[in-house]
Order: sequence, then C-alpha cells, then structure tokens
Amino acid sequence: MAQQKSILKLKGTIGGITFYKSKDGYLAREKGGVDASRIANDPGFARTRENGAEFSNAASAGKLLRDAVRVLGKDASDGRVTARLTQVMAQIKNMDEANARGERHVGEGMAKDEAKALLNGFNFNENAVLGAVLYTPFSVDAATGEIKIVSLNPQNDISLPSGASHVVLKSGFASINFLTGESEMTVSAPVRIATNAAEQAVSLKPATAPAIEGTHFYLLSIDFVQSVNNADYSLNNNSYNVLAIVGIE
DNA sequence: GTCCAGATTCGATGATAGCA
DNA sequence: TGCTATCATCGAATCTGGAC
Repeated sequence: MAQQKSILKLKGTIGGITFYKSKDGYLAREKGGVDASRIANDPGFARTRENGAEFSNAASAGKLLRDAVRVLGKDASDGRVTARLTQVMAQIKNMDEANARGERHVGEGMAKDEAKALLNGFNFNENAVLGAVLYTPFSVDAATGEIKIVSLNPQNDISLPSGASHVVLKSGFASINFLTGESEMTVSAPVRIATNAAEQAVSLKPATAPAIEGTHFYLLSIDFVQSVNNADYSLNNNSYNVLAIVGIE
C-alpha cells in the first residue's frame, strides 16, 4: 500500500489516485469500488437501488419547490441551497409510511405535520436568514397569503447592509402538489421603503390565491437596493437578500 | 501574458454493499 | 476504515480556446 510521505496530507481523488487517512496513516491507492452495472443489476444491491430511487424523488421535490418560488428566489439564494433543500426533502420522504422501501415519496410525507414543521422557516439564502435581518413580528393570513407588519421602522427593525438606500418587501403564496408535480405561485406587489423612512405599517397581499390543489407555502422576500438617479442597483451580488418560508398549510 | 466567454467538472445532499 | 457507485440538481470552481 502506497504511503504519503509529503508534508501535504491529501484527502480525495486526483487523477484516479485516491488519498485518504486510515489508522495506519495517510495512504494512497487506485480508485476502487463496485462496478456500475452491478449496482444496476445485482440483487445484492437492491437496497442501494431503492435508496437511489428515493433520493431521486427527494432531489426532484427540491427542484419543484425551487422552481415554484424562482420568481422570488432568483435574487436570494446561496450556493448550497440545492443540497440543503434536498437534505430536508429526504427527511420528509422518510416520513412516508404508506409506501414500501424504495417507493417512499415526498408527496406522501408532506401530509404530516412534522414534515411541514421541518420545512417551515427554511431560508433560501443562508447568508441572509430572516431571523437575523427582520426583528419585528409579522402575521400570515392562511386564506389570502397576506403578510402584515403592524409597525416597521427600517432603522430599528431591519439589519441594513451598508450602502442600501431602500428595502423592498414582497410576499409569495405558492401551492405545490408533490404527487403530480404541479405548482403555482402568486406574488404581492413590492413595497419599497427608504431605509431612513419613518415607522409604518406594511401589508403584502398577493392579488389572488393559487388555483391548484396542493401544499400551501407562504414566503417573505426582502431585497436591498441602492437607488441612484431613480434606478435601483442590487448590493454585493444579492448576498444580503432574504427569502424564507414563513408558513405552510 | 492577460482577459474573457463558454464549456466542463466538482461538491453537497443520504443510504447502501463490497472492495482494497 | 474509508472510498466507490447509483440517483437529480445547480452554483461554484476550474479548464479551454480565442483574441489582443
């Protein structure tokens, strides 16, 4: 077995050579592992294939949710949102008690209150989570999707990034059917407030409720912009923007 | 040599059995 | 003991080729 003598303790694979740490120290060897066709056909790998099928369902469910809210989320997401959402969807898929192993489905698991609790509060941008940006309480109307903030003073109630001249708030009301793959989202008109504005009430109400049957998601979006000559410019590649799930029915 | 655009690859997510 | 393959997805990182 080849051993690493270099001062650089490598882990991972480079050019077909795998570097790893074992109880015997840092070692190197050729890529090993099982053959792809065996995983696809060997009865011994049935468990692996079942898990692959379920993982596929979880990843697709994550994409369905991200696609559904893309109109709000395109300016408020981090580079790991796909992985984080897949992780949550895999946990929800595990809550499916109706189907056999390998056939468990996010759509079935989503019916559970625990599943909704798991996804509620999900932040699409881990660099700007809602709880660390907005400090004032708000309410969500499950029938209309309206989000109300009784009193919002930007200077006191929002963590303002330097350079921001205005904050733009929007709400989203999405209905997603994870069994059929259908989704629809309606969005409120944006409320644009100067960062030095006086205390005020805010109402974010989508024009209509989504028509399709499915799990209802309520989302709050907060964008920061710098206004120059009546044109709004995003700050620092949108890294301060917030999009979070604030309710699920 | 540097820059840019487009193309390609990587990594993260979970569970699994076998190989070195 | 730890890596490999499978599954889907996509942003980030890296690579490649052409222009200057």
